[in-house]
Amino acid sequence: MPERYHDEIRRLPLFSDLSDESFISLLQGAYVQNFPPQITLIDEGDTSDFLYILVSGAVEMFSTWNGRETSMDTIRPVTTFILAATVKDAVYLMSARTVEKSRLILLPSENVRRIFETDATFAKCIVTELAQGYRSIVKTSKELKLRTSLERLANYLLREQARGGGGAAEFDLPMEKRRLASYLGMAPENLSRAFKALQPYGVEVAGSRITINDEADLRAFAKPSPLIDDASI
Amino acid sequence: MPERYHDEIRRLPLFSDLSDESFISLLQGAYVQNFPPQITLIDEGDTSDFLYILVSGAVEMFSTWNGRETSMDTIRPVTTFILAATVKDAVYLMSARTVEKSRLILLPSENVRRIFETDATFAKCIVTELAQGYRSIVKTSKELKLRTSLERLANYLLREQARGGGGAAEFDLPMEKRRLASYLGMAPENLSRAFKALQPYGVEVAGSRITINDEADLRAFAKPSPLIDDASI
DNA sequence: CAGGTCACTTGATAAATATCAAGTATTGAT
DNA sequence: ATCAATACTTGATATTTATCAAGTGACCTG
Repeated sequence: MPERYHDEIRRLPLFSDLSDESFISLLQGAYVQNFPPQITLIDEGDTSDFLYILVSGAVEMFSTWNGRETSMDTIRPVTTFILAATVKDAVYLMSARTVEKSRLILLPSENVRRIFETDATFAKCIVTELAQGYRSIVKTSKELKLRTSLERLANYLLREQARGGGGAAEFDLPMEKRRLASYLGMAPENLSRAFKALQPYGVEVAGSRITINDEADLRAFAKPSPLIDDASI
Repeated sequence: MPERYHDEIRRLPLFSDLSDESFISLLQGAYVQNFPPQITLIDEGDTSDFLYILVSGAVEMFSTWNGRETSMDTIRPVTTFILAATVKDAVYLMSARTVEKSRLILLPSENVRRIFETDATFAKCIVTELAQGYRSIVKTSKELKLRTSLERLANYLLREQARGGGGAAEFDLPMEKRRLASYLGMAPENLSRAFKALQPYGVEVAGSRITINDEADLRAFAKPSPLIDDASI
């Protein structure tokens, strides 16, 4: 693997505290690969051969059952994914595909498990990463069970606005609407109607451009809660 | 804390590999407490002061938002809960209450974090536990998004049947129906109707007693998948 | 820039699910 | 055992959400 990637992934919280020795050992046999959009990287049910690191582009995690499909998450760089399957040496529970041209690093799962066994620092970083991931999906589950689709959309928009920093009134949706609909657990048609239904609360939609004209009004409807909507806790 | 509990919790995968020294240190300041039913142990949003171990009884994890409540999980002995909040030193994302007379061990979160920092073995056990918990809730999320409430009930019944071992045709629901309804993400009235709707597939209900007359028939409807329904992967 | 593909929207309808308002069982306490 | 409280069930209705069927609009691609 070219050295120029070392720094970039070294900065990830998962690897930053690692000894140089462990880090080098972890990268043995790792390689960088570029993918066009819409390429399936992982099929759920397959055994975990690699830990993936997204360096650029975007990757969708999704799952299927009985002919239905749902979007579970969209990964943005620079992030590792499917860590839990890797450390457990278990099959993947989610599939993954690129949504745009993407560059990934593939770390042999074996390496991850070996360093995990021998390097206490790495084990600690993995704990932090897994605990974060666990809490993140707990919030998602709470949202699915406690909110209607309209409420989920309203809160999603507020989160996206906050993520842009500052709280600018305008921002672009980071994904296609049909994928957003699936992520929020609704049919694409209903996402269209849900956007309409948020107009009275000051939400304007023009293509992928969202304008929140009256944040206070939208918040009054959405009733965001840190225990569901705050990514940092 | 009385010594007689040591063996019992020592057997938990989370603690079994721990050195005696670490184990003793972990238990400093821990105490055993008995609770009657319907006592709130944890309010979501509170800071994580203890790691809980359920020794006997049953505990419901639940969450609320905007006046609504949903049951997230029911903990059975002997199990630890809210590990993620403890190791991250973060607020609890779920509330907890006893559903019957229960005995719990409360381990100061501080201890957990201290031993986690100093004992590599413990860190590794925490990784396993968290990875398991993460994968478990991923399955739950998939089920919520991919299945209708009737399908969720059918698969739940098959899982419960399998959990009893052997695959006996009869078993008792391990919780009240209203709580089961909330856990499965449906109104109690709809759970009643869903049971009725499963009659054609050989499901008989008498109080909390469930009889599955034709497992093959029910499976043909439920279409269970290991990637959602198998707790062991 | 023309044409085709595909995402998105809109309207109509159907299905799933929740709510409300009775009832009927079951449970627990005295 | 009796009574009250509470869980559960059932029916009627309302709401939410999905599906189907046209459209319209955006974005490639040649």
